[in-house]
Amino acid sequence: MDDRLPDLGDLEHEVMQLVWAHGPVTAEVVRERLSRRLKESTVRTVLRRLEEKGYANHTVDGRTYVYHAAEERSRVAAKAVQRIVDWFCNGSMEEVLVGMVDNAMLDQQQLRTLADQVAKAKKARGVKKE
Amino acid sequence: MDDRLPDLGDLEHEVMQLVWAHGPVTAEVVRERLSRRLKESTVRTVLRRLEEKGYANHTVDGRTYVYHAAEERSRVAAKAVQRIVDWFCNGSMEEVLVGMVDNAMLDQQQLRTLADQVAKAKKARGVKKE
DNA sequence: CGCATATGCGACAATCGGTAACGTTACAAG
DNA sequence: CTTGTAACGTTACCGATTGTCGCATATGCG
Repeated sequence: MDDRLPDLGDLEHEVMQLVWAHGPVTAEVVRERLSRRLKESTVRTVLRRLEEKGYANHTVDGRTYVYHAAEERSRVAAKAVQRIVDWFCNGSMEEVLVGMVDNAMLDQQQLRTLADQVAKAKKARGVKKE
Repeated sequence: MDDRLPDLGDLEHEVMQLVWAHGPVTAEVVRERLSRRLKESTVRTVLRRLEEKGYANHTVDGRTYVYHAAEERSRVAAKAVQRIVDWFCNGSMEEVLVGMVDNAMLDQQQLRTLADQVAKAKKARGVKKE
């Protein structure tokens, strides 16, 4: 339920961003969209590792693999944040937020606005959590 | 100003926690408090790497090095969170928080409470932040 | 039924983190 | 001044991770 996804390297990260951004994709598509020009096999290896790490899944279409994100980006980000909070502040989200405010990464006004947006988002998609 | 601190390994992390928890410390003290029993040289190497990475500083007392945390724990945590947010959600803290709420890592009520605590904390330590 | 092509596998170099043996330096006692 | 000793830094080794491929292999399609 709360499996810790392994960290990602820079390339792996870039690939995942593509997967998240452009729905299900093939190795070909990923390769084309990547910033650096890599060999097909390189891209496939990365995709495979991404799958091993639990970030992606794949289905088969003919003889082509189509990759899908295993989890929503926001969910992964949330888990990562949770991990940071546990690691450094013993789970105290409060301490972290205070730290962010102290460093002007976030201001109190923004925090409140976020609370509202979150509330709205929750309502918008219905409170029917599975 | 916003230097990205490198990631920490498990041991490095444990050592930093000690530095943060028990004020300035010597390699000896760290060694004693560590969970695993390591050689002096091992501890010193870790401390030195921590300094190279920008997590700690040291002053000299006689012939002994005394290590200090270079930045507050909450500040480091905050930066780490900021990094996650930038990496995954293109800087949208909102998206991340929504993700946390969606995953029941945080609920809307908590968010609002946090906003209040943060406001209080800010006032408590004076708004004299530059 | 072949052939083109998408896949997976194995590899190699570079970097990182854990762990430590060992050489170096400085201070204090003889 | 010489030397024992404590505290330090240097260098090293090993295993895991990641970027990058070459190449053998499997399999739809015409």
